[in-house]
Amino acid sequence: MDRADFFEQVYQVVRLIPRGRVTSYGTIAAYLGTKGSSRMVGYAMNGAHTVHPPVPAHRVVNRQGLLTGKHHFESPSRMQELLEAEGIAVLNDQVQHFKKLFWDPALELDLEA
DNA sequence: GCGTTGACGAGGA
DNA sequence: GTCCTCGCCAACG
Repeated sequence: MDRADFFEQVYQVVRLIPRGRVTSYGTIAAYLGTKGSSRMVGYAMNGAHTVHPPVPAHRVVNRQGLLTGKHHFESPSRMQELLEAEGIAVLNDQVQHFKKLFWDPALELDLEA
């Protein structure tokens, strides 16, 4: 990735998240090398619904497994519905078995090549 | 041009 | 263990 914008890189990683898995903003940020700019990842998701192909932003939660960004979806309950549709249990805006469903790009992709 | 906000996270008390 | 503070960088008012 030479010239890819930070936003676009975020979208790219999010699209790689397998179905039924979740990750956190900070993890994505760290993967992109901008660990400190975890906020920018969340902000980038702000335009997730404007890019193509669409970004599964519902698979991205904060490091606590909380659906902090659900209010940015079409409907506050939309995010939870999408997650449950993938087999992810969500209770009180929190992903159950978060640690187990956690998906780390640097770990799963393991691109050392 | 300046101050505030924000889909976060880590570190210190 | 919880609570508070700082950093990060872009967008918005």
